Amino acid sequence: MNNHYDFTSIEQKWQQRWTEEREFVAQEDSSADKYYVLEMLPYPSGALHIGHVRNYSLGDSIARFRRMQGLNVMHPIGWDAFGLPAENAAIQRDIPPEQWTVDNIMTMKAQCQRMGWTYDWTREISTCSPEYYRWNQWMFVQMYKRGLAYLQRGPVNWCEQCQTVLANEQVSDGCCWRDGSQVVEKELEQWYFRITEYADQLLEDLDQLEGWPDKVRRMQQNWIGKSVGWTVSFPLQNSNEITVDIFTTRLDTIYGATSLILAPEHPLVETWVASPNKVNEVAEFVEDIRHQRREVRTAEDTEKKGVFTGHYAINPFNGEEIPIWIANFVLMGYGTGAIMAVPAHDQRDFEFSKKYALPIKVVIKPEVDSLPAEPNHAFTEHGILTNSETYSGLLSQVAQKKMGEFGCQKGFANKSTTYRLRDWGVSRQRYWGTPIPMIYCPKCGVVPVPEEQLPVVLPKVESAQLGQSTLANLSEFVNVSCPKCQSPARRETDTMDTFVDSSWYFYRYASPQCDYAPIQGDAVQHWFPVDVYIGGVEHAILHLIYMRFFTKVMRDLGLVQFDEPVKCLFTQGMVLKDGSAMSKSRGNVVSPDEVIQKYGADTLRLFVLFAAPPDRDLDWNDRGLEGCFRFLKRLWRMVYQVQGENTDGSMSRELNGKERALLRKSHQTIRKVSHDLERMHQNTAIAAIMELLNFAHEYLDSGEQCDLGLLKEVLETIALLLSPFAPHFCEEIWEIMGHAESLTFTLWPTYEPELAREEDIDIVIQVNGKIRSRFSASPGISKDEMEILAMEDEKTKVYTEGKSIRNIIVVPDKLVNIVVQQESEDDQSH
RNA sequence: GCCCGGGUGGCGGAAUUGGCAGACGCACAGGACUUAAAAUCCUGUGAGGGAUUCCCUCGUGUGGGUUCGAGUCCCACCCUGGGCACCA
Repeated sequence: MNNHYDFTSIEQKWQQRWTEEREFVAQEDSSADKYYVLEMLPYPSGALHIGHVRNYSLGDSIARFRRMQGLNVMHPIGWDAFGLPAENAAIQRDIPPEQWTVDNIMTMKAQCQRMGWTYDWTREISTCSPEYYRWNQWMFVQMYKRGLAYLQRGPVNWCEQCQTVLANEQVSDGCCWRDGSQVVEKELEQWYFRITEYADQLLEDLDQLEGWPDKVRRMQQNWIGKSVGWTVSFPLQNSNEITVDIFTTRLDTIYGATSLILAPEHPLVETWVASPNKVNEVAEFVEDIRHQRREVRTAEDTEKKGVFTGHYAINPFNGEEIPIWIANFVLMGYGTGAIMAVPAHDQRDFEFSKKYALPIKVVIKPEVDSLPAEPNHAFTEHGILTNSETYSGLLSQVAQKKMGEFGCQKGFANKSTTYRLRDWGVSRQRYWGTPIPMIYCPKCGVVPVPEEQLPVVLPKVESAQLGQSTLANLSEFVNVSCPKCQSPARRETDTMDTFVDSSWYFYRYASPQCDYAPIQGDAVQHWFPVDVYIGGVEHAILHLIYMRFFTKVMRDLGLVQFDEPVKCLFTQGMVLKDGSAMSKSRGNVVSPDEVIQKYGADTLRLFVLFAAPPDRDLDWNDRGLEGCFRFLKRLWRMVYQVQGENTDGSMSRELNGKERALLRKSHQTIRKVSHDLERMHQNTAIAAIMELLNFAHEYLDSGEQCDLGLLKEVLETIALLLSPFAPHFCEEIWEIMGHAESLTFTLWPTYEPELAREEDIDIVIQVNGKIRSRFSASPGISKDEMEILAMEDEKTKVYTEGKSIRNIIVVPDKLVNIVVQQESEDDQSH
């Protein structure tokens, strides 16, 4: 008998067996309900870190659980293989990025296998393979044809360190999301995806996502930033044709507008500055602001600055003539790039107008008159209109509606909606990405690469050739003939943002080999929606909004037949060590390989799932890891004590009280673990299994004659319940206990309510809500009987002696609360 | 400023619907086994107070409230993490 828990050989044995028997290869099989478990695909950065281990162990616990429940599970994985870090690493090591990436994939794939995750490796994809990125290009072309991909010159976020453009979603606090360096503004011609076209759908369909955390839905809602209002055209004075359009959500305040303010980039400003009789002061100001860094300019505490243009506009409601200014705090990128300033009712306008001595005109009064006016603040609430001609006396909401109708009728106002969301800039000035399949022809202009010529293969290069414009320097890549007119033309040399790759990869898993389309419709139809998608919350906006956008585009292209791809989203917390995220610079990185070597993959899996609720941050703790190891060893030893026993005894004979209690605990545990897995509470599921083992241990140690057959039955239950978390270990003990078939093909245990039911329950006796005593009774005892037993209790008598009983509350099977007159109340009654 | 989480022992964290606060694990203390150590096992472990087996009081960020009964519901506040933010 080998009773040493040799995790290394056990894990190798079962990994080999699982691979040989192809146990996790998913087939489209309609005889069972499908279940698609998806985790965010890893970036092949070098090696798996503990965060990956947590993410994928979580997903695997669900995949194994669902498989054992008899569902037809698909659990795929792939590699988000393109990207800047690989390119930089390759330059550093003087090897081609492809080699670096492929090597990393091999390393990380081996790590995945050592962890015992049940991936269907036949569906593995890598986004840097031409078979994959070909379809990025295909979709790009489709989007171009529909006007959803377009080329535009404009200000972009430029990261000096990465030497590339970043999307708005990739900039936070004015810094690059990858390296944290300052992002600067640059003027470049770039490809964009028209995600704003889908802003409303992206917002509205959030309601469908009931299985998503509210937090993520709110974040997306904020990011889209819809606001509904009106655009109002103010004609320029002395001009019948030219108008200044402004956007407002507070049309009811328009009688209080005392100036119009334009963004320095506003087209009208350009014409004024360009005109021969320009005002120098204005031109200088505009030039000044344009050179200011965007994050400085848009910071809330930046001083408001402006300049009067010398021009006036007419308020279409009252014909009033108001000055037109230019100011730094008005942004071209939002609304119409022009606002009406209502200093009495907008804090920013208030500050601006104070500074430049513009008039402040009150047009809204609080509904409750008594509110004291704050001298340094605008009144920004809704209220009752005043100084607003026929609208005076109306409530804000009512007035808005009437004024809107009037403006629409007269043709100077329109209902309008704006969004904070900007179009997605997808051009990257780097080598290691999907080539954008576009050709510039001097005669025909922009021409997409014909579909039959896709993929545009990324040329292989040595790292020495890498640099800012690698592709641009490869003349054999750049120089092509125009697909339309055959004259010499130039290929686009930017590549796509890698977030394009990850926006639809989960569709590809359904038909990874498909070579005539990005996806095979029936396969997608079979597997979708994704039943559960697990990943870090850091993608709440980036990836998870792009992915939804792509789904809607693919739907409109006729590729899929639904609006949303993911039914349930689960965002797991980060793994911390000593209170902060693990990072090389902090030197607090824990390597999964070292842990596997010391304790085995099962202990590691168990610990990352046990130490914290999956949705919260997990603080790494070596001692906690050891605790999980001890638990497995304890279980191992007990298995050896019962391995040869027969398990068919418990049902065929009368059990004594202790035996019934053990069986009961076991069925209660089945119930709890099943329920906890349904609701993603892996931590409490594992705790419950530990409790059952403790219970079994007590039974064994109780000194009396034990039914080892019954005990074995309980340990078999543990093997089943624990297998989603510690699969190799469980396979091994399952085999030791005499089972030939892999746990993968064994059904999840079901609990018998009859056996799980308590025989005797503790009923609590409270007096005035305080626990004073307790008694034991059978479940289902009548309320009357509970009351009688409670009143007969000795301690009850002590606390109720001489007091009048006002009420008795009986909660079936739980407690009796006797409410007596308080002493202080007695005093009062005298 | 607006919108969301979170605050429970020495630590990580439990507590299905308002019904025994502190499951499970760690740490710590004492004990058993051992020549010894490791490993393993047993006992104890929220705070305070009294008692030889037991009992009492307090206790889930703070202050109020609802309720027979509140970690859980309501109001106000404090701390903390995250998202958005000169967005018209």
